[in-house]
Amino acid sequence: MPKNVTLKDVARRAGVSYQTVSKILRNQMHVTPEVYARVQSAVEELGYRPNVIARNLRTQSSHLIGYSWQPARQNFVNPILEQFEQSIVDAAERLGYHILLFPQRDGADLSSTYEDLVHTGRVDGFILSDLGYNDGRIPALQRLNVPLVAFGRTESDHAFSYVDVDGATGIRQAVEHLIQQGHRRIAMLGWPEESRVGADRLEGYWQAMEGAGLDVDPAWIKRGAGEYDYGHDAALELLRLNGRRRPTAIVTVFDLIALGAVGAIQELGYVPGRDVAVTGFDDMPQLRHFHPGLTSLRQPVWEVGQQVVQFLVQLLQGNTPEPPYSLLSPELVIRDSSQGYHPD
Amino acid sequence: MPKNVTLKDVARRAGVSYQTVSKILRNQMHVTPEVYARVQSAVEELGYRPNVIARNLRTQSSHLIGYSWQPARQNFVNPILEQFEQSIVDAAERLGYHILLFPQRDGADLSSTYEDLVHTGRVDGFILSDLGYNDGRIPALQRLNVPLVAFGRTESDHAFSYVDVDGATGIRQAVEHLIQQGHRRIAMLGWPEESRVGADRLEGYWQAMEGAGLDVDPAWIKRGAGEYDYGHDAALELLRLNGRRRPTAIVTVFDLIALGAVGAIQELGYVPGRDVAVTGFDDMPQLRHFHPGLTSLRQPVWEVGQQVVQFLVQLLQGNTPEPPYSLLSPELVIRDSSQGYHPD
DNA sequence: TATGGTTAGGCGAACGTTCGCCTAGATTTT
DNA sequence: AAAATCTAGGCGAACGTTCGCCTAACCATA
Repeated sequence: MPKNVTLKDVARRAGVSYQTVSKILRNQMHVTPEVYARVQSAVEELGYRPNVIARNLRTQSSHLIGYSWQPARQNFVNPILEQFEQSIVDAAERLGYHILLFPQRDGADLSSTYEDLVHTGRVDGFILSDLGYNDGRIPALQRLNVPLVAFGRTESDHAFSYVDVDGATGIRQAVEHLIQQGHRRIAMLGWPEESRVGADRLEGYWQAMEGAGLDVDPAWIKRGAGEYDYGHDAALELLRLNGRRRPTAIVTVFDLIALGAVGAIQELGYVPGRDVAVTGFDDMPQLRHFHPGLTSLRQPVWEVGQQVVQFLVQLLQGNTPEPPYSLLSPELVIRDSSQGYHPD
Repeated sequence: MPKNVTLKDVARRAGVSYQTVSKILRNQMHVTPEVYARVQSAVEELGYRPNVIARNLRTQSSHLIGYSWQPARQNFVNPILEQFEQSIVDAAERLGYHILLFPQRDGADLSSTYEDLVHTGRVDGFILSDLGYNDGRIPALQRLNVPLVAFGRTESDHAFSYVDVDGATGIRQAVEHLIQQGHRRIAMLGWPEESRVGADRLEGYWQAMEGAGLDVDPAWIKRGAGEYDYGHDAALELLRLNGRRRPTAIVTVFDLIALGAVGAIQELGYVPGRDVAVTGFDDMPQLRHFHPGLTSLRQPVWEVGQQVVQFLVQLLQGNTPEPPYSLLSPELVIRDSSQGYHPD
């Protein structure tokens, strides 16, 4: 293996001291054009690359960002993990950082693992995603005084920097779209009371309904945990309401819940979209193979990743971004499940 | 922020030289029990953690492994990325390494990006997955003399260390299972000629059919590219064969192809499993919500990750694993799509 | 001419380890 | 009793940077 080229090698060939080379390469020093050219060509000819480990030792930073996510449960695929990872890697590289993988293991002692990573100088800061209810990672990291930025918010009152998708705006878009399609009786399948994401999205439903001056029958609002089965069962109940209480459209907080609702609609002999409209949330890529196409809200995952990294790098450089958080709007993707409404 | 505790701090408190502390902590030196205890308690009391950057500078290694994967196409989710990442992180941490994320971007100049990562001392070696046809990453890294281990093989004759799933064995299991269910006319939806994974899997089909002494009608073997649509159209052709040429079971090389076949079967008014059996490959987690349950071959992703890391760490330590590759068998997961056959 | 400011570049030190050789005393061997 | 061996631990050097201060030469000003 060819011995690594160092600053000293470059300096010797260019006829200056190696510290001078260092400064020239980092634009920290004015030199005569002639010396500048000598150094540049020495760099080229020798193929010099700064050794990042030495640089990091000197500057006391690793230029590494830890990415910690909560692994998906069994039988479930995180639809956006890959794109999010690509986005943060992309943004980080542009700013001179790299991403270190660090899945959160169940049962691992939070403080001690993070403490290890930070105190050994492995990483400079953390990106967290998939925050759980009162996620323990936040206080653990804050106690260690480690810069962090999260994708998502949490219920607790710990103040931290985050980027999140505005669920209220998303659901509002969906409901407004349904109203425009002619729907008036619109139901909502939400998440349990204690979920702040759920509360957020429900808020959007109210905004849209009130904004359009539509009455809301309390029976139209369901809250529950689960995926396909919850959506299926809740939709069955809704569709069995009599006469003018029966909703003609169902807004849901998650694609798989919407899928359950579509299943229920079909079981009862209705046609999704034409008879009862359904919308989901997340626009899971793997659902695009299925019929009918599901109207859904696509999260701007790439954009979230970019902003998360920008926030974190600012924190690492000692600046506090102002404001320290960002809310992005999801994009409504309209497909068959919410189109072609024909009131009978 | 509390100044980091260094070897010197520990040494001062324990009353020995800092180099001695270093050696004691790495079990490189015999000392009297008394000194040993003094050092240990000094470490405890001060909360000393070795600074990995300094260590890496001295030992000229980063203890970082780059993981490069080929991002999934639009509208598609890599079903095993997350689990694979978890596995390699787990294995790496146990061996004192961490994983640096490094998605392969289309159009990026291969050599120069990798060269950068290696020459700057960022990473010690690479794990590659999702090898493409004659994947350019392999020669690029080999030219730079960088240790690498791949998840998967490739067509080329570059010799490198890999861990792969034995597709032939997998398909053989599937075909044998179908034979046991009473099927005799079994078709195979494969991949195009030039795919080595496809050739491998087709081989397993032949093995099983010949092993059972069954004749194979050439019309039963299809090769094509694509997912749902390919499976759907090919299955339609198969099911339109007359009389005793019509297969009663269809083996496929990919879950989504199998899904297309199931769709075709249902369109023609048959019941999957009872009338025509179908098997997939990959056991994609996201398909577990759908009916009928798809019989498929599950890749031992966790085990692959563990072995890949073990191979790479051996290479990094200068040992060549013997043999330098490993083939693991997938596990047949039997569900409704291949059960309940009733010949009419 | 002396004074002061600017400019180009040199140089010592430090970041926190690990490595290899050295030494003083204790113990064993001849 | 002298020589050889062992043992516990010390110590200088190096890994490849960056940082801050220093200096010599040049130029302009009073």
